[in-house]
Amino acid sequence: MIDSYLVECIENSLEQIASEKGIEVKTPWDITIEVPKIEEHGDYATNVAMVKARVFGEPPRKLAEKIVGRLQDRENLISDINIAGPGFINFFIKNSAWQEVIRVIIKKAENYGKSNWGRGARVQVEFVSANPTGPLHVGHGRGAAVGDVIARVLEATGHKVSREYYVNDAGRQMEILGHSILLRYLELFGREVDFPEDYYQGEYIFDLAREIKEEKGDYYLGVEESRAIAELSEYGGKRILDEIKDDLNRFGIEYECWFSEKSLFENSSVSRTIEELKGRGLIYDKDGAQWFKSSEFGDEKDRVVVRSNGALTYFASDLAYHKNKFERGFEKVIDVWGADHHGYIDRIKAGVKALGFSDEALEIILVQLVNLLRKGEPVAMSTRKGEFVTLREVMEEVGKDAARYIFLTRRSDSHLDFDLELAKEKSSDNPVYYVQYAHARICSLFRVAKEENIEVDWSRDVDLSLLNLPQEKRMMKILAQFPSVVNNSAIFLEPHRLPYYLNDLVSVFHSYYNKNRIISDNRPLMMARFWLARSIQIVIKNALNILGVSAPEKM
RNA sequence: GGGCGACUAGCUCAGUGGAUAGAGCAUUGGUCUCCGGAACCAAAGGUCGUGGGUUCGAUUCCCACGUCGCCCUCCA
Repeated sequence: MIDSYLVECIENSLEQIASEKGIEVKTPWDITIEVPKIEEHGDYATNVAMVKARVFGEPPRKLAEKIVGRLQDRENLISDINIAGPGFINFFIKNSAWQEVIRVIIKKAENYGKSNWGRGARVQVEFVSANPTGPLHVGHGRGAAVGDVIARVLEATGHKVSREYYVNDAGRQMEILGHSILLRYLELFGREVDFPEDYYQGEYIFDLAREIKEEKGDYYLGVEESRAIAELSEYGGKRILDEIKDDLNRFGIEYECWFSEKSLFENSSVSRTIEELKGRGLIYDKDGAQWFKSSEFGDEKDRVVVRSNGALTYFASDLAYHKNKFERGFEKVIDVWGADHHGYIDRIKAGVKALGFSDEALEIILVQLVNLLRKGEPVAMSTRKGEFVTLREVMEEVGKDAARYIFLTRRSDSHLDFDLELAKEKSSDNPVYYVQYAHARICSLFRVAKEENIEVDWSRDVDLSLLNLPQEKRMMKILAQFPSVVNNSAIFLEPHRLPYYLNDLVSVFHSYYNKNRIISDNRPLMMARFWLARSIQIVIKNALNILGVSAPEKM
């Protein structure tokens, strides 16, 4: 709000100077306004004079003086401007401008922080997309939290978002699933089986086998193996997918679309995609296989799409899938992948480009591994042996809110240590409670006010100029930043900015609340502080809402 | 061997082409007559991996090196 106003003022000054000197103006100006770390450097500062010094042929400080001299503060928000150091322009904002922020927040309420930056652009976010061959584990949980919050942040900034789960219900993994279930089934009938090490070892396979035995009896003993595998694979895949859907639901995620990989084969999208590439002369034969010339589009080497045994590769269906995504009219397609797939980025971007779409419209977010700890000790996990901690177990142990929040407190592309004991702790060790507690405290404050029959009427204006403590001003400044934090979080697709922001806001609040009484006999001051508290409550709630974390009134 | 990424306080991590590099945990010592102690205050802790380069200015950008991780299948 205030920062964008300042940018406008500076732009006007620059244009004026440019026309005076007869210099051609190159727009956009890309003016950066920042909040200085040190208070003496003002509420906002800019380095334009240093950056533009060369363009204007003036020493930085001289240019700064010219900019300041021509600056028109139409809304009368600036109390002082000075030029410092090598040419920084420091702006001091009137207290009345900060206080206005509180009025805006209370008026906008749940809409404060939202914007129409996206102008309704259709965006797809595809995430988790784990094979339906086993339950979701913690790593998937992180991808789920990141993907969902990217979607939420885009929704908050005016995009029309569609969440999608790509179901790998075709291919060899599903066959192995079916075969794994069959082998366990046979065991239940006392047959000696040789269970391969790379098959699914998990306990859930036994459960599925038992389930089938109960339902179908010895039916599969008399069925041809390939048919049994096909049927069991379909049955098992469906059951596991139901569990996955249920887990994600409990985690607070609703998908608009569950996209079946198999459907791409059934309607021959995959073969048609290959035909299309062939028509463009981008497919060739080598060693009996068919290769896509991805190296012509920035990939390090060409890739096989049809193997020499005639089978289509996973990459082939992925090409068809991405073609399908863009044909559905999304302006932006975001894929959230595990970081171990990073080597795959160039090849899929090459495919998208080769199929005639902009690879810049495809954004790939990598999510790093999660190290699960308990009291600092690593929790042993082995997918191969089927020993892993599931997302459901984590949710049951620490709760949805703590799990989501912890997943989001790091950049998604950096490793994350997730300590189960810490996540359960109800203290400042645990960042979720710290934030939620602030919200609950404010709710409690208003409950007490009500008990004491203090009436607060949000429609009647109060004298906010009474909020003149340094911490009060600091909180107002932080509150004013919220819309740009949300915006930046959307621009850079970085959800972790929100937890960091919340922590900043809430720590000042806790400190302030510890020191200062809000309910008092000084009615005008009490009212002003109620308004401040109310706006903090709103911002915490709005931010937590974007994170998909609840804002409890009592804890 | 090649590619990608990371390297910031004891630990886990934020951050930025700018003016004195931050947070949480851990450590040490404090705060409660009172709106929720799931809180607060203070101390201490750093050559931003190493060496070059680019510039008015580099922890941030570029190059080399070191260490670690991931990927290098006609697997998905």
